Amino acid sequence: MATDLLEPRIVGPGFHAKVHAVIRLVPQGRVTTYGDVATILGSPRVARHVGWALSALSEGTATTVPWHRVINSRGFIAHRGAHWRATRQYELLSAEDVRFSEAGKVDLGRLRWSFDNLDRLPKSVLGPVAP
DNA sequence: GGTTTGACCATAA
DNA sequence: CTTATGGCCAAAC
Repeated sequence: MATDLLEPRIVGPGFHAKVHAVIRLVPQGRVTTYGDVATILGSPRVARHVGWALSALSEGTATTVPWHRVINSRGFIAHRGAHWRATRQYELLSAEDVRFSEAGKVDLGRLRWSFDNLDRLPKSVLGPVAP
């Protein structure tokens, strides 16, 4: 109804592709968070959708999206059950010289990507919410 | 068509 | 510090 017109939705068909496009902007050796990606796409509240989008990555698309550079806002590798994935992620990040503390935490203050290359995004990705 | 399945974040107490 | 809760589902089967 009209509510959709007043406040355009951020999540919708093709959301996965947008998430992938944003994550491709993160360079080697840097990391981002689910919340940051969600914020760029329009709202920090859709962080969970970002996680869902990543979980839907196949082995094929995983080679074109640096999914391992996405960690949670506390600086830890997210793992809800799937420990094998977290292990793989740790290995990939370590290979990029991303260091972890004794507790397994990344220094977000130092390595969090600022997304100053957003201009490389296809315009359609940011959609109607883009400034 | 329904059902299932999932990598989170901010806030409050 | 911990725990609980609400928050825009989309995609695959």
